[in-house]
Amino acid sequence: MTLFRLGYVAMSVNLQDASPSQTMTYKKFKQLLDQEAAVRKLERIAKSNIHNCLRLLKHNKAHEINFFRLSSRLVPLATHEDLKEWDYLSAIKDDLMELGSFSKVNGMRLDFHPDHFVVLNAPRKEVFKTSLKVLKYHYLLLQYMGIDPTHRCVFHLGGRYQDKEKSIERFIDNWSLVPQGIQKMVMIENDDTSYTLENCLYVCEKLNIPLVFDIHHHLANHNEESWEMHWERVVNTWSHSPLPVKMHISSPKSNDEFKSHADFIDVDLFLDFVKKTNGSIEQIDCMIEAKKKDGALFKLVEELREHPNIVMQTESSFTWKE
DNA sequence: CAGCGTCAAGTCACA
DNA sequence: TGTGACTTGACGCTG
Repeated sequence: MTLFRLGYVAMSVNLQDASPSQTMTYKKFKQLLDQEAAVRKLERIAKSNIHNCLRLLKHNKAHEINFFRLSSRLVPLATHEDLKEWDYLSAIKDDLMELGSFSKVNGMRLDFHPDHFVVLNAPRKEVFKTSLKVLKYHYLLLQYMGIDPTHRCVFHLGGRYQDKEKSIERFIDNWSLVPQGIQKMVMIENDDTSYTLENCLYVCEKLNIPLVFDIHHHLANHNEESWEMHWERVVNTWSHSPLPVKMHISSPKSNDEFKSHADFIDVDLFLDFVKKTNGSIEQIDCMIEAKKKDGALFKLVEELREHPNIVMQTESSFTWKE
């Protein structure tokens, strides 16, 4: 029997004024005459973002939600070239530790998903270097939160550059240039335009990286293959991980905008996944990527409760009984 | 207070 | 060749 645990992404539609990704653009930053004061302002924003994350975790605790993706935009301009000298970690280390401690005390799984600027298979050295910088930023945040960075950061294989095979091999070549600590931190997710589940499995198995299965991306980009035939391989990429298997669930907005995320989750699609994977491993953490965030999670739970085969274990986790 | 243009970064699709 | 979409939007000016 498998325990399915639900999580959501970055922000809440229920908790007001709790943005974890307030920001200041570089342009705005440069416009401020007193650069010293501008840096202090960045630090105030970062502290507010982290504080709002803590509020989100408390909100999650109240609803027995123990799985959550942190915003990658906690510290605005943290990886900007012009702010290399800025020691942002000193300014926010207490806040990070408080956040990390709260998550640990309450047994919460936290992770990151940096956005599309992380491209490890880029032919351009500059792009690769920027990607490493962004990954290092995530690594340091985890470290300062007191969280073991192992398998906490998910991203995609990268671009196609007109030649998928070559670009996959470039990822593997570039991998040896990635510091070991960061290598251990990452997971790879199949994407909706370039790299299918099978492509990602090839790389994950070769480099010993856990694969995060995204069922919505798979439906958009699968090369006539079913995910079911690959599921055991997916599970195996997690055999050396301290964390449970993780997957992403979202639903198409519409047929015309298939790749866009809908507000809520299609319960039937999810139940199909649950039924088929039940028993394959002890636990699967399912990250809900829907526009309505925790609102979508709550709605999904409501619908799951109606189902005769679903047994709720907490407010956000359940098992399937035959 | 709503609406909308703008904002660090990369790649791809589509005009 | 240029623009929008991708997505974790958010800010700040305008009417």
